[in-house]
Amino acid sequence: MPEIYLGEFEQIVLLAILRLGDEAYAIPVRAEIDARTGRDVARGALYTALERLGAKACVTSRMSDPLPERGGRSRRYYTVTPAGLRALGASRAALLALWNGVESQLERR
Amino acid sequence: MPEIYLGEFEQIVLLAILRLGDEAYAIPVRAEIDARTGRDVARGALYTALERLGAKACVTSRMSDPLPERGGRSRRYYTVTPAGLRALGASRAALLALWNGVESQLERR
DNA sequence: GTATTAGGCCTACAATGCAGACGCCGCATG
DNA sequence: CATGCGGCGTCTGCATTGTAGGCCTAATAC
Repeated sequence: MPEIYLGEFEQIVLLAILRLGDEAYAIPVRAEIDARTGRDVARGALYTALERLGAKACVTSRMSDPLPERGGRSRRYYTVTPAGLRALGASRAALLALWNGVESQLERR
Repeated sequence: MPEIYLGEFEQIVLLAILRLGDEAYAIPVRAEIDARTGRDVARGALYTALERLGAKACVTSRMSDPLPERGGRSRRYYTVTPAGLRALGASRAALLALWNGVESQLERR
C-alpha cells in the first residue's frame, strides 16, 4: 500500500461523488460542492482534479449514452473505488486526530 | 472579509501550533505533526508553510533570546491570530458539511 | 440551417507542499 | 582558544495541486 495522499480539494470532490451516488457526473458534482462549501469552482478545475484522481485509481468513470434532451451529450459518471475510500478514511482520521481537543480553543474565538 | 483559503498542510500546521500553546516553535511543531498524523516533513517544508501563513496574517511570530544551552540559538515562537482561527473554523465547517452522512458509506468499505 | 443548451476536454498559470543544503550561534572539551 | 558538535532558523528550487477560461461537440428547438 503505497500511501496515497489526497489534497484538500480532491477530498472534497470524492465526498461529493459519494454523496451523489449514481448521479455523479461533473455538473452535479460541481453543484454539490457549491451548495455544501460555497466554493464555486470552474468546470475545468473539476475535470483536472477528477483526472488526477483517476490516475491515482481513486475513481473510475464510464460514459453514458447520449440522452434525448436539449444538449443531450453523453455524460461521464464517476465512482469512488475502494482505494479511494481508504484514502479518504485515512485523511479524515489524520485531521480528526489533530482537531481533537482543539475545538474548545476555537469557540473562545 | 476577503475569504482566506487554507491548504490542507497549512491547516495541520495551525492546529499543531494551537495544540502546543506557548511552546510552539518549529521543532516541536514538526514533532507534533509527526506524532499525530505520521507525516514526517522536512524542516524546510514547515518553515515555508509558516512563512506563508504569516503572509496571510494567520500567525504571528516572535524571536526568543538565545538560550544558555548547548546549541542554544534563539527560537521563533508562533501564535495563531484571530484571523487564523476564523479561517480554520471555516474550513472545518466546510469539510464537516460534506462528511456529514457519508461516514456510513465508508464503514461499508 | 442557425440558435441554444448541456457537457466534456485542453492549455496554461498560480498556489501549495516538500526537500536538501547552508550557516549561525552557543556550549563543550582539549 | 580552536575545534567540534548539536539545536535551529533560513534559502533555493522543484513537484504536486488548485483554478480559470476558452474550445469543441452533440443534441434539440425554431
